[in-house]
Amino acid sequence: MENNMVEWVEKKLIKAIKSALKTTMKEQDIKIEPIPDIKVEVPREKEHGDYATNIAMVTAKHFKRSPREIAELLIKNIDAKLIKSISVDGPGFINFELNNSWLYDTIRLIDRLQNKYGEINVANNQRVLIEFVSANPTGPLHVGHSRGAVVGDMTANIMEKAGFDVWREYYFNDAGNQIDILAESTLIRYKQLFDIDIDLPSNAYHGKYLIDIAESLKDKWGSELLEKEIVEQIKICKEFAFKRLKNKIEDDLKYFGIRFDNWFYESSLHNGEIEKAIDILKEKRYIYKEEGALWFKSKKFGDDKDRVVVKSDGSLTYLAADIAYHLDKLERGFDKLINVWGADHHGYIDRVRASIQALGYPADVLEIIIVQIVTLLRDGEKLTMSKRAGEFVTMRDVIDEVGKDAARYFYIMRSADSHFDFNLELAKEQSASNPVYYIQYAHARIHSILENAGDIEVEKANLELLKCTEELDLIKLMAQYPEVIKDSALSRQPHLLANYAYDLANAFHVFYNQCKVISEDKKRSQARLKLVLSLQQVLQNLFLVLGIDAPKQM
RNA sequence: GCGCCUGUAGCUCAGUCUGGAUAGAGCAACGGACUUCUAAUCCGUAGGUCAGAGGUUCAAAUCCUCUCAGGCGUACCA
Repeated sequence: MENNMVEWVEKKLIKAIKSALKTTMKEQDIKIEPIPDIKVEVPREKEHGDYATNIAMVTAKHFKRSPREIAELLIKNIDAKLIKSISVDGPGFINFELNNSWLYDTIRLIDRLQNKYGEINVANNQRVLIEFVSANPTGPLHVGHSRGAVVGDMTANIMEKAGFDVWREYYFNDAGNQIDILAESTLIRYKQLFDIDIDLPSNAYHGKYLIDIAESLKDKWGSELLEKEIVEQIKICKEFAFKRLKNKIEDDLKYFGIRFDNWFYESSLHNGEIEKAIDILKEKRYIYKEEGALWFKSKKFGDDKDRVVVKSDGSLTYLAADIAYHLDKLERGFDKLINVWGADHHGYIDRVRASIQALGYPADVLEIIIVQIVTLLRDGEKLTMSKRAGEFVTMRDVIDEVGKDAARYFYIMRSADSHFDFNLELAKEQSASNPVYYIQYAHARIHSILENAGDIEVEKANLELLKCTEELDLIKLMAQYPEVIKDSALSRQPHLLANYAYDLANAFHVFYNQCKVISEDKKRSQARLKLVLSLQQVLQNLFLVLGIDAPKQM
């Protein structure tokens, strides 16, 4: 069953071109081996038709003739029902103009698939684990985590639509040194509430949120905690603070429209899993001892240098746990592991990939999406985002300030590769002209049209009446939706979908200004209403993937 | 030093993976369009050495090499 009209059309075109090429080769008594890949593309300029191919230019050398001559020979042999006209232009492009029937079929397709329109299968249900955010539970999520959160969430959404079997996971580092510092910091804050004179050490967490947590601790325990053994104090503080922060992180993500299938705890690896992973590496002779520490031979797999997994004092490095974690992921049977990391972790890629190879898996099962640093600007000044310094803007603050939809769109509209200045004033001031409102406004306008439509019978619509440029351009874009899902999913670039959403809304606004939907002309009203209904469906499908609301009025 | 990311209009960025025809949006500027299904919209004008230099190609913002500039990273930290 067809679910992607653009793909269908392109296949037909390519087939027609290929057969023309073969015929022409026979006529000219020339053999080209292998037959070059035939590509068709939508030309930038409208005058160049709906599609163009460069095949004449690519094969000119073999034919020993000018591209334009080849093109003229080829078009005599091209034949397909969907082609309305063919012409040769420029240095040797063959341009095609298509009949509109495939566009009307697109509307019928959307009508048939409804909320399934845009669901394709380019992945054969490959199982993918996407790990993202994974911030340390030592403080609330700050603005720097937001981008990775949205990128991860959107990538997961898009890959699901493209036919991947996606599993979303958050990894909590609840076993390392930082958690101990968190416990100590909490205890000091707690003691300070009893006027005990201690200062936070410089490496402690200085954020205000720990005072709040200490207050809660006091509400629960009173001064009782002070009576206990120090080991016990630390343990209680650790559990209490961790639980509070973990819940806070989960709440904030939920508030941002981001869900996870699993919250994975590093501590669960400390029951022998890490030793198991290291043992496997030992057996394969990728571990050696030097200066009292155990080293992993990551250099053998392309890393800059070997890495310590067990320190000379016997404690484990972060990498040791991470190796075990990735082994655990692989043993759960995923075909692909995708990690979304901040740019400050990119130096870590080689060693983790090395460990995956050392464990016997191909290097490319692991894919890392690096999101570049976000700089937060307030009053034109950069805000530092160190948790320990305690001065940072939380993710929650930003969402409350600019709104969930705007924040999500803002973080996704640019490629993850590009550096990103988040100017709070700008985001607030321009909220009315923020692209997300532009897109949502399209949906609200459609709703308004439908309210005014009364009892117009859409089912009798004659789609052939849709033939002005604005209508056809809009449908062409609607037809692109499954294709955009495909490109976006396969290239792991969610921002493509955000750009598409903008283009689609733009095409609608142009149409809206040019074409009155409900008019005296009853037949035309039916057809346009049908078009608008289809667009509403596409927008709703799209908004669901973007994670933004589809407002009925604004 | 080495590695990764970036450099495109006054500003913020698409386009680079997969090379195509006259390099596009938004914001800012200027000029138009509401007796109309929402003007949170639309139309027009102006704005460019695609950081620079070589190379590959019929064709380069896009691929290769070098240079310059900014960011990030280069732990027995997490």
